[in-house]
Amino acid sequence: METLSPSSAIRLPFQVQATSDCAVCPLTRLCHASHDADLASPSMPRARRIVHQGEALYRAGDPLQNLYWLRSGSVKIRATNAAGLEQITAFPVAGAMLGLDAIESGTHTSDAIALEDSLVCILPFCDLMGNCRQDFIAAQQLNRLIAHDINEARGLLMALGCMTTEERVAHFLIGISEKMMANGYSPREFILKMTRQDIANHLGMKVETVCRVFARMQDASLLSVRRRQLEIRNIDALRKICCG
Amino acid sequence: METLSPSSAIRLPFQVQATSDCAVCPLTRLCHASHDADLASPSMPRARRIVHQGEALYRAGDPLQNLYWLRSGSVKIRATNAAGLEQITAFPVAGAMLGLDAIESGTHTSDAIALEDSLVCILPFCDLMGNCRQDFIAAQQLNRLIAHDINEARGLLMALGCMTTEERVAHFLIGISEKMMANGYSPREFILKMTRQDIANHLGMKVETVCRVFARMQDASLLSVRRRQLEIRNIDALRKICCG
DNA sequence: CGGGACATTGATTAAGATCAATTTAAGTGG
DNA sequence: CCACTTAAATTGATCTTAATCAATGTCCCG
Repeated sequence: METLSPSSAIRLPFQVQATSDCAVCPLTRLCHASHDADLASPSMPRARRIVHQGEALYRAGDPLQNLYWLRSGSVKIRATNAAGLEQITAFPVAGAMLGLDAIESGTHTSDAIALEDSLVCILPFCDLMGNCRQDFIAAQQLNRLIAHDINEARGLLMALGCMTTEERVAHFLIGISEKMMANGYSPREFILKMTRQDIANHLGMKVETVCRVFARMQDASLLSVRRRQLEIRNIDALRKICCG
Repeated sequence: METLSPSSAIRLPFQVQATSDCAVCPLTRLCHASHDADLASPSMPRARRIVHQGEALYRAGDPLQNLYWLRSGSVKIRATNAAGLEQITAFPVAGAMLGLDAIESGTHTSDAIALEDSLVCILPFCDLMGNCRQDFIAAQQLNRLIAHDINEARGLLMALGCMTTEERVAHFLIGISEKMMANGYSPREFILKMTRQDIANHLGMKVETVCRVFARMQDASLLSVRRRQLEIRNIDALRKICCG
């Protein structure tokens, strides 16, 4: 189990530095009641919640009550369609905003399930909208956060539509590596918090294929993988695989 | 070439009726300067633009100047990644809002190319933000429009990640059929405005495979396809293929 | 220390890609 | 208007990739 202390180098998707301190948090306009005259000394810090491994932060069909800002840990976002097909659309880590897909209809359209004990800031949606009403900067920030998810989804779309399994795995690992780096962890060595099955589903392939691609990459000295422990040995080669 | 007269049954993604008349257009809060005292008699109607077949409405890398509300015709949205891979992420038709992916960074991240001569309402982004600043309802509407695109992308993600080629094609045709219906056209008979190559790219398969799946479906009396002209003969069977 | 979920590896099959050859239709310029 | 050109679509034969089926190994946790 991980410690729950937020990293000191969490980033917003759009590259604004964050910290664990509400007073200097870049989401403060969204998060805190902005009708306070003085934004520099905001009202009560928001509630947080620990989500234990395997627990759902929200589920498809739940009404939109809160958005969640993921402060530490990691999560899988799983969309289910009418036919019961499941697709893991993302593996957010610290710094990600969760629940934005519910804004269209007011109902969550996916499950968010903790891959490890994780910590989120709870942003009650009505408060947040209240802030956006008062504070145009906050409203713009929210717009950008939502639009960010469009581009995330499109990135994966590109992988599933155009790449071989090997390229997809490389792309996936580069993505994790960059998120680790953005959070101040080693981009070369990390623990995969998700199962092979989760990776396979996310990348539109089968468990066995994920294993085999890992094995081949290990043989080629691109990486060293043992169970969930992964070390990237040749990140340039990995990049080359997924980016031409 | 198609006529450019907007359909009388255009819908917003989130199911609000639209018409060709600005005075009763459901986007009027977003579109027209809302600092007018009286919303019922808005200021000048917005400029429109005809985009000819093959022309780009915007291209990846263009700065975000305008959003566009597609009034008639159809478009392909093509995302290109660093490696030069191309993925057609959507085929919007009348009623769709175009350009929302640019909101994250202020730069378009995809090309929007007309599949036929098409008509758009031009929504200058700064005016639109101005309206959102003044009019909270407009701001919420914009949020929902952006969030809509997330869910669209996830739908395709599900198809590419979990479905066979046959299921993907069925899913694709059902989607077109529903959009045709929403716009007041026949859901059973329509003209495919895009090439087989475009369909193939969109669905993560090859041209030949698209042809073969069409041929098989025709043999099974699910549809009748000749070049771009398509008739769905058994929509229930098609639905069953893509939805379990 | 034993049970169960997760991961790995091998053998075989099948879906879809690739390669190759026509066919069809839509423009275009004389 | 018609011959010519070219892009798009179709069909067949073969090959490759990844799925499937099956067995075994490994680790985590009670």
